[in-house]
Amino acid sequence: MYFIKKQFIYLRKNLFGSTFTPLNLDMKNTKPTIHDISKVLNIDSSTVSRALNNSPRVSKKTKDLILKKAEELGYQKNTLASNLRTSKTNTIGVIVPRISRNFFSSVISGIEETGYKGGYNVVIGQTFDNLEREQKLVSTFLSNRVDGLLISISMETTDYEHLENYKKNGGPIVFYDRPVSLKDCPSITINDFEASYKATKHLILKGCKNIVHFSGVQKINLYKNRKEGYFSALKEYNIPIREEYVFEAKLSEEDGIEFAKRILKMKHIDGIYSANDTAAISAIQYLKSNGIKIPKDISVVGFNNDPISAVIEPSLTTINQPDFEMGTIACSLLINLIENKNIQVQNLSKILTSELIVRNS
Amino acid sequence: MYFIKKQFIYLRKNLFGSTFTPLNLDMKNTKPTIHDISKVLNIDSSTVSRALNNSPRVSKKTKDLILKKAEELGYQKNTLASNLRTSKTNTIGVIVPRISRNFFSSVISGIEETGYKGGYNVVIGQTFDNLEREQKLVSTFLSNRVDGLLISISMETTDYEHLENYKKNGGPIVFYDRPVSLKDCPSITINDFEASYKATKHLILKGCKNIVHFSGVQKINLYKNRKEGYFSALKEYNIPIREEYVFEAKLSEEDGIEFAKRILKMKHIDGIYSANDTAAISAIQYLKSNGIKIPKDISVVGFNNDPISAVIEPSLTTINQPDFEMGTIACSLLINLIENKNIQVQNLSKILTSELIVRNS
DNA sequence: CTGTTAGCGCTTTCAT
DNA sequence: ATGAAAGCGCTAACAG
Repeated sequence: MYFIKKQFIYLRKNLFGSTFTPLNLDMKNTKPTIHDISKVLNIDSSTVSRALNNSPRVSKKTKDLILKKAEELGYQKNTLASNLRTSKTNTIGVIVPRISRNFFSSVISGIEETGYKGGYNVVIGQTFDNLEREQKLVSTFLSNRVDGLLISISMETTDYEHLENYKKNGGPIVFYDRPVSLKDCPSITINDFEASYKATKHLILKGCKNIVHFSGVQKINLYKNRKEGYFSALKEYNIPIREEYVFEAKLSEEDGIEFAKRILKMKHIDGIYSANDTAAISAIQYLKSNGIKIPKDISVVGFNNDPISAVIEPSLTTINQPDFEMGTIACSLLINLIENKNIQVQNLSKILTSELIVRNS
Repeated sequence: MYFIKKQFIYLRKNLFGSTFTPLNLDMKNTKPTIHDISKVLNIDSSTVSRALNNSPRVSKKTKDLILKKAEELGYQKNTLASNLRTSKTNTIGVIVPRISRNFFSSVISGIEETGYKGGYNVVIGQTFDNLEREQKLVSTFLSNRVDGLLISISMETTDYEHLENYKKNGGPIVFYDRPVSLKDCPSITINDFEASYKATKHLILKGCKNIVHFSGVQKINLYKNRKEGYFSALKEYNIPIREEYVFEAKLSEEDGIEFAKRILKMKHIDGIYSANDTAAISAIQYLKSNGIKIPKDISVVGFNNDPISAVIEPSLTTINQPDFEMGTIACSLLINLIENKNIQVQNLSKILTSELIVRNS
């Protein structure tokens, strides 16, 4: 019988002394373990483990004793071992095209904030919009057993096999900014209409009546939706829509200077809502170069909280932070999936700001 | 005798059937392990392990067999278990004030490139220049057993206990950009003098003879050193130093516009070397707003490869990338320390560009 | 409330 | 070239 044989051999080995040598002979690298604490205090290691995890099932007295000794020995939990045992890493993997783009670093900040609150570590990988790097990252995250994945896919990605594989063997996935229809994986994107509506409304409530809108090429949905949000707010407050107030930039930078000149001619303008950062920056820069202080004359609201705007013109305020919030929401969504709370997308409205859209497929 | 007793209990338990229930009862989450491969092929798991690690001590035939089966079962190594066993994670921890600052994201790219080449994963943590977050991160990295640390300390950090603790129980540390004198921990910083010298020389070799230098407050060493690098290049090429060519900005942005106006008056200027990005940006913006095309008249060289510069004025070129390179060098330094190759700082010149300085303390 | 035992999945001796 | 066994450090089920 297999077990008997095995055990007898085991027994003999131990009786006559093992001939095996331990893996780590060098003593220098020896970090204290729960067993060291256990030995010193003559308390079983399982109790030590419980104490260190603040289990209610160990007396206050021994808990204090153990904690004190742990501190004294400079004990630091070996997360690796713990993770292996529980098959949970409390880590979220984030895949991002590039961290240097402000939009993404804001999303990451949002993710980190929510992640840490929920007891998760956040690890980040950049794809530089390269499919191969993305596949490599997903594979690394899988074999490192991150509990879930937040991903904005690379521009090269058209095939989702690596993600389906992660979904099957790894854990839940939430897409952000660049939506993908993968079974049971929510996608979260910016609601351009709503965010625009809010920004415009903000200016209206500040008392602006003649609001110019910096837009872009209308073939791009993003600009179209933002324009409609702007219109919608105007309508709500019975402010007449004037098409000549919508400035459509093609070459954002050069057109920005043109925008500035136009504004200077339109004496009655009292507000700008920009949905085109590049154009806005060069317009404002032009105005400043010509000694025109914007805050005095015009209220400016931008779409993103891009620091370039802040560097160039502090008066350019942003009333919403859909990027940061996208991070927090994507992350809490993922945590819910990881912890099997099984939130239905319909029920998400509680944690959702209207500037964002969540879709499940 | 302890062992005997222990073993007999073990034996009995197994003879009469264990009453223990396995940890993971749910079958859904069952990823294939080496034991699964082992069982299917009737080859011992140790051999499977060897094969998967491409050990020379297993025959080509069985290796192929095992690799094929692994592929077939969709086997993915459990890095956690492997790391626990070998007590090596092949991971480098990077601590950075904030990833959104272009300088740091460039450094990170450099680190990642070198890290991946050397077989290391790179995990990043942001401190937002907050000491508490830094301590938390170091502690997380320690308990996650990253093999080494690359860190640009937070502005609040004056006490290094957490780092000394990591050094003692974790692994080597390399500081970048913000140097710290910690025993055996190299610091790598930009050599402002050399980088400036090179930038200026670049303009001289392009044929410029009247080069203006955008600088900042001379009390700050960074600007002083950069100015001296500029002087040094001029001297080498016997170009007279003219103090009136050094523009010192206090309020970088406003002074930038002033700079632009000064340049317009100095008709003979044919080059600008800027060591002050903010001033340069607003100067160039002013010139552009007034319809002056810079490339035609003046060669411009900047210190950093900041994308803001690129957005605003493509003709503003950067001849060196000390930031990216700082990442690659810091990382290769760290890997050498991790792998105990024990490089002496003196020998580093081979991998060092002159724009960087490595110090050991 | 505490101790005993097993085992997470892998690597690495040692023995054959 | 392969197999047997041990063990990395932790947690958890079970028994008292």
